[in-house]
Amino acid sequence: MLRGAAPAFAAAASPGFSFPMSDKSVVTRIAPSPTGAMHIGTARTALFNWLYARHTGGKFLLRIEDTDRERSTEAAVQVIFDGLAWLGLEADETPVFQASRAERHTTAVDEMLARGSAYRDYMTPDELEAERTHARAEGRVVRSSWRDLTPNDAPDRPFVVRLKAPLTGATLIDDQVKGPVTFQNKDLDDLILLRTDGTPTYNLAVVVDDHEMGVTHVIRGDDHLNNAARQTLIYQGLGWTPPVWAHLPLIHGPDGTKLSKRHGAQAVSEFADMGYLPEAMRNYLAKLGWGHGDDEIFDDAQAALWFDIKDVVGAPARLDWAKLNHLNNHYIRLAEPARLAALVADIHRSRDLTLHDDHLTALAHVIPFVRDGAKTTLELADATVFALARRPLGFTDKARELVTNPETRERLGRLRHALAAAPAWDVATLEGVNRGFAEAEGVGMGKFGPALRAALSGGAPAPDLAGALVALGKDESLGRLDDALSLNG
RNA sequence: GGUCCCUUCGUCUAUCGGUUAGGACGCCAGGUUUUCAACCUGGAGAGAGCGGUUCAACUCCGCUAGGGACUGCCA
Repeated sequence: MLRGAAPAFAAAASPGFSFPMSDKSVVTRIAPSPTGAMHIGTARTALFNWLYARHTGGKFLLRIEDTDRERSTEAAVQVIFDGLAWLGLEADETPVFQASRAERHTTAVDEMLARGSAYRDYMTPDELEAERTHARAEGRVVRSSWRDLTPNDAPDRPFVVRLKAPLTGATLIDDQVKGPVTFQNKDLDDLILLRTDGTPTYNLAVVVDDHEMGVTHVIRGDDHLNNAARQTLIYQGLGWTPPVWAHLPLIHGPDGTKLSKRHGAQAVSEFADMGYLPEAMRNYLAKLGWGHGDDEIFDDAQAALWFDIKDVVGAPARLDWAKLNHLNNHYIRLAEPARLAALVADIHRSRDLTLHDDHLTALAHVIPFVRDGAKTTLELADATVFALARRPLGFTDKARELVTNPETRERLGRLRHALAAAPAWDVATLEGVNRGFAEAEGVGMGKFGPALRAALSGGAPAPDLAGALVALGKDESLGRLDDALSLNG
């Protein structure tokens, strides 16, 4: 669905097209750090950035924040790429790796030093610790005594470079989600820009990179709302204009606490493994914290058309598995059978089932008859198992009991002839045959339906009778019936 | 401790000073029925508390309570 819609967006975003509502083309970004799994919250942030870019005809960029060399891994970078690709949220330009820009970060600090908006701080770790204790006791923020000293006073020892933040006044964050938020500058500390070893810190790197990547709208988790004020001060220290801010509330677990492992899943890859379709995830995630009136189910094009940051809800949302399942079921029913067959085949293989060509054919046949009840592709796979089995089928005790009951067995024998004589092998015809048979026998379908299903599936879950018969095909169906008829009670 | 954010049915949300507070998922009941699911019909179900402002408050303001984030030479 995304793939189909993408070209239209690409056209809208082409050069020369300017969205009537903005004087400057919108640039958004997702900036995850590659330190492990890709959190579902990151995925939603990416979605909102992507939607807003599509909505405005702007660009959506990706920056890998790999400045923490200790924790960043190449594998985790790949996880991010894979996660975004699976979700269909690929960036409009090649990704930027923050670590590769360290040099630019330090020159930015040099500029700040020259402008007097940053200073070298020679406090030792011990002194810092002591100051932190004092500051906390006095209910104020950490201040270094070095901020007002001249370079001549510099001792010969390691230093960090700090932002020389204003001591008075206030900083206003006109947040697009939270509304105007005011911070008193006295409450904002002089954050470290460059560490003792000369490497840039997160807040500095973010500001420099966002500015130079041309990011106009910073849409991110609201755990960064406080940082927005500090970062605004860095923008000012650099003589730059801050972007438009939008801070999204976090996604919580069903119990309202921070989403974690014990809630079932938190990584994008886990949702994929659990059998959720990416378009279902997009629809669900979009509805988590944003909405468009009473619209519940919509495709990417509609979402992009409707999406506006201003409509994002300010409160955290809880993950609701039941609703996700409902949406996933909806999209499974909409999906191309061939695509579902491929997904289901992968699932069977991952469960160590060897699939032959005739199996794949069988899958393609059966999926249309079992998809309606499937909430995930895992369930879909379960529902196809009966069709993949080889004759003679293994029977569960209950199924064996059903088909070997003397009275039922005789009736099944007569039904076998009725089916063999069916003029065609499609749902409507076979439903008619079954109904006619019930009438001829003077019984309800309950008298032989369960037994027929047992004969066809051996006791595994199977769809409604006509569907199962059509999915299996005439030869296989009759063959399975014959097998069951010759079963010893 | 300090700063900041959040608070409508169980859950996601609509409402943007005047509504019988709407929808969706879930739940309950009934229907359909050869299992499960799906499907159809109906139902129960909400403004955290307390004070203001106003002719009128879910909506604006304040306080309280509860939840959360930040307060790192992590990002």
